[in-house]
Amino acid sequence: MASDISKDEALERMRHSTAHVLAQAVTELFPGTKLGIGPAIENGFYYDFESEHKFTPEDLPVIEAKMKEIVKARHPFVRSEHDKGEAAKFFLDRGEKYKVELIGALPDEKMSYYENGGFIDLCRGPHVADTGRLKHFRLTRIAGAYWRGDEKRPMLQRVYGLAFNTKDELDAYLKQQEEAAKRDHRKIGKEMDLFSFHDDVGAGLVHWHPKGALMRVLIEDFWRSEHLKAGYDFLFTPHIGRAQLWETSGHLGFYKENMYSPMDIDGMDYYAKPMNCPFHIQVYKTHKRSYRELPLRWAELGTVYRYEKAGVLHGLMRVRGFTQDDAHIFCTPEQIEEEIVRTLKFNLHILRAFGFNDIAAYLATMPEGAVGEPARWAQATASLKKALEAENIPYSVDEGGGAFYGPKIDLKIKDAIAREWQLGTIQFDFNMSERFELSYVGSDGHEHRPYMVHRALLGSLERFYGILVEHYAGWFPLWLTPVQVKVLTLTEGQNAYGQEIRQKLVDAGIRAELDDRNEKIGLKIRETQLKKVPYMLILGANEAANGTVTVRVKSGKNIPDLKIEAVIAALLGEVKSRTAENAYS
RNA sequence: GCCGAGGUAGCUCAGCUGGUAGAGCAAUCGCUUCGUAAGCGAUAGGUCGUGGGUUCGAUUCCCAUCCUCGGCUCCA
Repeated sequence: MASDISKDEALERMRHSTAHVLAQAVTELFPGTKLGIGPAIENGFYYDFESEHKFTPEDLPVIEAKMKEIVKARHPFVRSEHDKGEAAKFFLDRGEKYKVELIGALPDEKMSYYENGGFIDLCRGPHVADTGRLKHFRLTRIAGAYWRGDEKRPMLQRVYGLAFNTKDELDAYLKQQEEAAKRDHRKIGKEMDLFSFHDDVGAGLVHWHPKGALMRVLIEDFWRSEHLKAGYDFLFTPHIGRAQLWETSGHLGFYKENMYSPMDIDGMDYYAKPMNCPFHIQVYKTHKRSYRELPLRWAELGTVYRYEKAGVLHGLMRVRGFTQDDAHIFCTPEQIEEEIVRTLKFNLHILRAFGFNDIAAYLATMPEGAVGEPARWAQATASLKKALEAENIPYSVDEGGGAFYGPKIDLKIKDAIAREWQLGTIQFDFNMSERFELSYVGSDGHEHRPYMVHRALLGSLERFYGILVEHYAGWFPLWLTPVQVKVLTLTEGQNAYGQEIRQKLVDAGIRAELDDRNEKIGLKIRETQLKKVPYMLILGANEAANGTVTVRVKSGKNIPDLKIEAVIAALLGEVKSRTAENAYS
């Protein structure tokens, strides 16, 4: 292989060539199939088809077998160039209307084809020398996909595949997928009895069970106490508001698709809130504000309702009713820089407290058709950039990618298996402040428009919780875990001692349960382990006689002859440190 | 919303082309008193997601609808 191309390019080339082989196999197996596009993607490739045949998962092994034949035949990839008109006619004659459309859209005068084993595709290339070089691939699934990603265009059938340079890499990827499946918060949520959804209630509406709710309370308690320390005040605001409010805010103009139909109250329309901002603004406007009281930092765990298309709902990650850890900051232009730095610092502090240390950011700047003065955009954007640099957070800039109402930074974290999740967001809002005509009186005695910053640190509690479950695979840090200690008695002879031990733990503020059933210790351990309780205290005749406990940790290791007071001290230390490291491990 | 696959006991699932359902685990009740991931037995539990239709008869076929899953589009 040529040595002047990078590894990444070679990998992409290989994947793209594999996509061609897929298309060759499909067109041979299902004559009449029309081709869409077939690019290389992360971890593999796909090809879009239009076919009379409805592809099913059973087809995949058949197609894959055909692909292997093609690989074995070592067809060379042969490039040729053609005039645009000629190319259009060529593909038109073959009925390849999608290719014809692509040709029309391409700026080049010359079109290139790649031919392998009689299969010809419009393609810029490059490709590997011959099909024999393609080895470690696997077809994974079939999905519908809009032609050119446009929901108004026809839906094609997409076949996805994986492709890697080596078998080890393919296996490693499959293993990673398996690991991800094991961590799926929907699965763990059921196993650990944390939350549920119900047909009778509706899609995307979460029910937190006792253990999940306890964890949410712990998260909220921490969140609140940190906010007090960080100089925030709290608000509580209603869940519904009159149409007039949403007219003023503009949501009925630009956000209506995401809002639920109004309910009629005394002949007036009320809408469930999709956002908290208009309510916070009402509080701001209850009296004339002076520069002396700014900045105002108002936080609320605000539950909002947004219509999400049925097909996009996904466990806790994408729901229809959720609670944002919202806050709005109102400040003067002089304060903005410091406020942004503070907010970013605070956000990082909170994320790290939950064990997310791999953090990066996206900075999105002014788009076309933005509202608000360019000078304000410039200042706001500069303050965001400055804060990111001050905190040394790696970030990429999405030029023109901001919302029409203001620039923003989105923070994304990497979880334990290196998947990225977007959590916090810090965004300016020039729209609301204009529409509601916010003002404060400056030291000059004149009215000025404050900067309004909207921020969420965790995003939504539901989504954050789902990510937390997957990050820790259910083995939460001790301060968050719903049951910290399970006391297991060996026989009923130790039940009184078990009660005593459990009571001591509970009195010390440790969440402990006692399993004093007449069951074998093996069963009790198994059940406790499956519920992902980090510490078990095993009490048999020996422990009872000596007044000690045996600690069993998840690895299966036992630490015998411990005094309960020493265990309590160690666990309280672990809780206090908020670490994910276990005191006994 | 669109394409595709599903919804059967609390959970995980089986049930070929129509003759009203089964397993394992869990639950309950006994027996067992036991040292590190499932002790033994018995019992109970389902209008087969929901509503229509076809049929002598529907979990099975048709239609509608709700919900779930994998994608597309969109997003906290």
